[in-house]
Amino acid sequence: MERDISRSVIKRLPRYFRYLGELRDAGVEKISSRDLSSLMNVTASQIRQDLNNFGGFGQQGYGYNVKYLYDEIGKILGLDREHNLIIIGAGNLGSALAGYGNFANRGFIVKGVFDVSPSLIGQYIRNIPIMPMSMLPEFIEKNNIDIAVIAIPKNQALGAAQTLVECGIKAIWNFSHVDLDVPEDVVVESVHLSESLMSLSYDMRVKSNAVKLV
Amino acid sequence: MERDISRSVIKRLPRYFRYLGELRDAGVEKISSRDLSSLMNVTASQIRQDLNNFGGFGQQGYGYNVKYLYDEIGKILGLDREHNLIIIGAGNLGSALAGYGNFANRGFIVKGVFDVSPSLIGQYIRNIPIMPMSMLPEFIEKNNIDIAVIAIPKNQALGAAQTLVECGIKAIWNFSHVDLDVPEDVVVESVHLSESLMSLSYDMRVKSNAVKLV
DNA sequence: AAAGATTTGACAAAGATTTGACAAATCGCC
DNA sequence: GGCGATTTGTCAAATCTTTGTCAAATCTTT
Repeated sequence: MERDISRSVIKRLPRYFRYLGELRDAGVEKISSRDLSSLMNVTASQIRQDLNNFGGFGQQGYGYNVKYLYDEIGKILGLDREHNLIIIGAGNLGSALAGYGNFANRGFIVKGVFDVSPSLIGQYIRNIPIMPMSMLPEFIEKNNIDIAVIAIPKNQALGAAQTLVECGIKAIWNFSHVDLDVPEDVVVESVHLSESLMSLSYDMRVKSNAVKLV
Repeated sequence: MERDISRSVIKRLPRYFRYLGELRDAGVEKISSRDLSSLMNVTASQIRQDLNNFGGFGQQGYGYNVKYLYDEIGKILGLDREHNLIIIGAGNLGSALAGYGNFANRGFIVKGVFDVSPSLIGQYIRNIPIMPMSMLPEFIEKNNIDIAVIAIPKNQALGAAQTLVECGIKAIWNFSHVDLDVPEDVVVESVHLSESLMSLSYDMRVKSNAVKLV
């Protein structure tokens, strides 16, 4: 299908998707790149250029049909099907992600949580069972698991990733503070919370210095 | 201080910081841009260029002193001082962030959690009290709060951000699914988890299509 | 103390991304 | 049904980012 689409474009798609969803829910039928651009604070040119990477979704003189464009971007993002997830780690973050209902709205369904701690095994988070790591291979197989979420400390994360790959997992959502090294056919998306917080800290420092200089 | 440093550079700093911290902990004294580049999978040129935005930290023929560079990047990131945080929202995510010990290691200290739900108010998460929103202004003032974390649903997030700004908060770490609109002197760093998951979903789709084509 | 090896910082070239401009298509009013 | 207004898709220019190269500085070995 599409080739050579830059990372910057892909990272912008979910945001278009979000705005279009809101417009759709508000009953808006069509929107021009110009109006969308002023809503989203980007250039109209960028919107048109981004969308044209995937085909011409608009109509001259009319603009874009909101519902249609929303659905098309959904398809591009692979949201036209369900994804079954498991979460590795029933700590603070793992439990929060397991209990977070909103993912299900988008078709991301948490099927199970795994942990090494004997005291947690057997418990449930919102009907989702916490299981021992030994059950991982069988559970992945039987439940058609697509995505594994890594929510464990970094010293265990590399080993867990290795195990997951051996179980045939092709997509990992990584919350641990390491860069995972996986085979070519496995995709990893990392959320490095502390790095995000550090960049906020950077901005604070720069801004407060700037103020002092005035 | 520094001027016109590109966002891409700043977003890479925390990763340098992480690798340098690990090297330091492993007792490594010096490192060349070449060795660091092969460790991190980036070009040596990029490392040198990035660092030189902030000054010359290295020495020809020697490389970079790990401990020194680590400390300097820490200062650039504003990690040479403590930050006091509050968390708005004691739901799944808010509780997880409040209970997550690792932030404290880097000097980010959670002082309080706020929620609207009467049943949560008065409870504690790891010694951190959950308080009603009405206490927000006073608490921020008395506890020298720098950073507010928004971990509430999007329909409440805009209002909360407004309140926080009125209380004098200058930095917001936003986990809600909206783009906050704040005054110029307030910095916002957003973590859009669902957008991250969507980009993973995109990658999965593209990769599995690619496989089919082979 | 000299010679060769190493490695930075700086610069320029190459590459990527974003923006602006405009012809061609369509819309919707008259 | 024609005509001006609108708006896309595309191309080229402008801007930004990354990479490759090299002189100059320092290190290390002999």
